[in-house]
Amino acid sequence: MRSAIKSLLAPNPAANFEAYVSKCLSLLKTIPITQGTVLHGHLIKIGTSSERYLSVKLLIMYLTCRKPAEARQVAKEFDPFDLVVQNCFINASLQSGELDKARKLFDEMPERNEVSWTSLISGFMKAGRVNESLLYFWRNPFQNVVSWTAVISGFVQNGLMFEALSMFLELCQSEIRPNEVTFTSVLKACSETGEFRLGMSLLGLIIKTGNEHKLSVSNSLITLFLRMGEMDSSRRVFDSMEKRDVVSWTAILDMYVENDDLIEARRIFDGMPQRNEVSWSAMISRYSQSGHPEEALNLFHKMVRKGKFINVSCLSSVINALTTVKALQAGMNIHGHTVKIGMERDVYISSSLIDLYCKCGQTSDGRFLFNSVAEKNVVTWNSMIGGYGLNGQMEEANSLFEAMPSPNNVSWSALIAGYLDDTQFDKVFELFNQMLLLGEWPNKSTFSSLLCACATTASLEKGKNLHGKAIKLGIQSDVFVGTALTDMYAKSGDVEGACKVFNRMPQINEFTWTVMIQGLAESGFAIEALELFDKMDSRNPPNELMLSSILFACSHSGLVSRGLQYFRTFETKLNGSHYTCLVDMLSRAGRLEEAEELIESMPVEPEPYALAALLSGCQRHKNEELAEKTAKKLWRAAERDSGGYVMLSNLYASAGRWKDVLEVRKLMKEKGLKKNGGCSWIELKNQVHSFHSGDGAHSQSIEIYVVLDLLMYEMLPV
DNA sequence: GTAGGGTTAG
Repeated sequence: MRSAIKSLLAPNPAANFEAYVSKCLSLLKTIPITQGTVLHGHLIKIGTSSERYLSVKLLIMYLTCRKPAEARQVAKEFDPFDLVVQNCFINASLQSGELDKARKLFDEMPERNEVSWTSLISGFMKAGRVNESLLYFWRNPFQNVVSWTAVISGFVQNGLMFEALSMFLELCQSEIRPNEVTFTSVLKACSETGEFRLGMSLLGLIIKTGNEHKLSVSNSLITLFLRMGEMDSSRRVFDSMEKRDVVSWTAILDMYVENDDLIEARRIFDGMPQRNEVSWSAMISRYSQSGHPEEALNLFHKMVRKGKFINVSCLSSVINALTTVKALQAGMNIHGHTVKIGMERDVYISSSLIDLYCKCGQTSDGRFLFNSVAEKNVVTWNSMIGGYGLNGQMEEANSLFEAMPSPNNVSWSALIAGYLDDTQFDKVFELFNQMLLLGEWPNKSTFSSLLCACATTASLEKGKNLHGKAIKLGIQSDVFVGTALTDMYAKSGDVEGACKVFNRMPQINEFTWTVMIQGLAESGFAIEALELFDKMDSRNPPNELMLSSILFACSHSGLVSRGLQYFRTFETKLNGSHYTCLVDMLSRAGRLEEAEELIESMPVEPEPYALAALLSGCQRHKNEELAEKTAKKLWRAAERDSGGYVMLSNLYASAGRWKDVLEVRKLMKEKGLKKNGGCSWIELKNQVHSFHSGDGAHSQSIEIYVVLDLLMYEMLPV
């Protein structure tokens, strides 16, 4: 870039004046303002600046870089009513979001050409003011492909796919012929709405009008086929292209990402003949979204080292990757950088930063940034609401939600997920009902939260109801929803229902396996759980929960040798609770010495539960000597881990040693330890009423006790 | 006037 400028700053323009001017023109679009000013000075010196095209370009440059004084200086050289210049000013106002100023300029023009009209139409569309844009469109005396395309693409940009498509149909009925730009927009509308059949019939029209080999059309077709799942067709379009640009390469890169083949995607990326910042951001974001934050960060470092231009997309992906690895300090450095380059208030950047702070537990820092963002969008709000939810600050989350101008289903889901995390299940159901009443559509996330609430509260009826709703919405076969459904049925005691859902799922992941194995194991279907575990794809290495489940299954069904076999296979992966399961298994089987040995030799600190399991084994198999020894250990463990006291107290209670129970309780009270209170609940008229032991009584507890007394009275024998 | 990349909820 620098050398290009230098060559233009030679004392005399090149012999070929035309070529010199066109070089200046192409460069003026891309060079930074400082160098543009230098070039401008030089052009004045050598007397070339009054060349009309150059002046227009210089004007545009100053306008887009918000240098109004310089822009006016250049504009002076023109006739004040020059249409091109006036259009430039309108465009500049539109770009900087001053729509009303643009409209005023437009209204004051003595005459207008098609560019003036189209600028206004597309400017209002870009700003999301669709209706005003349409007003200009219908009044436009110069209706042509460009203005039609401006409206169609405007609809697409505003997510109004149906309107875009019907506008296109109307265009086809007029005598105006769509061109490649029109097709590109409509193809995008088809890809985004899943209107694949329409896309295919468009293909016929595209071929008939001879647009199939246009670069932008081919690029859109690659994406359309990709969304249709027609990878081969995507590849065929790409292979048959005469010319490919960065967009084509980046689009085909996505094909491999979609196939979950990041290795091949990376190979394409490395072999791309040309890469721009979009290709880099694409690869970085893909790594970040597919759960490979380290790779994303590596690539980012490489990009920085290469001195590539870092744009907003790239930064937001990087912040997202840093959030995944909880790298708060590095994220703060990036934050500092964005402040320096003035991008801090960009919605993408600020939303990701808010998310970063919240996910690292710094909600107040997140809130500080949130407050400083002037133009928040729905994502900014949702990040903050979700952030409060993650940190259990439900009051803040709720008040922010209430203050929100127009919550969408993500906002609702975020709030619901927060209450779920905070185990306020009645709030979860209440919000869901409110959401439905307000006509907001629940989505996959909403369903997974709701189903999780059902699973935890064992609300089978509610869960079945949700299952029906999910089928109606056509999302029952989604992995997340299916997994949540399986879990709900299993945890509500309907193992058969869980199996039915599980067997019908078109694709399953690690979590699906986990909930199904766990469901079987905890419902007493030990053999089935183990069978399923053995059947599992070896590409899914067992996670901690699965191992817990199978050890639990072995322990509760007396499958000791099988349990020990698993123990030996996965010994390196076991944690404290797995060892507790094993100790429990051996103790139940009466193999007390082995259990004790295991406690002595385990590589992790034994949980109090492990000692308690051994102790209860001793009681069952009448080994008082070992019991006494273990009880002493449990007392010592209790000093470190309050859970031990609870175990002790329960054990004494089950042995009827009430004096010892009191002793332990007293000790707990002295140390300020509190046992988690019990809780029970019932469902009435779609509302969950929960009852807690100790404090936190039900709001209608007085009435409830009155009715209870009456019932007791009725039940008294006459 | 157009195509490829970005932020939030599970």
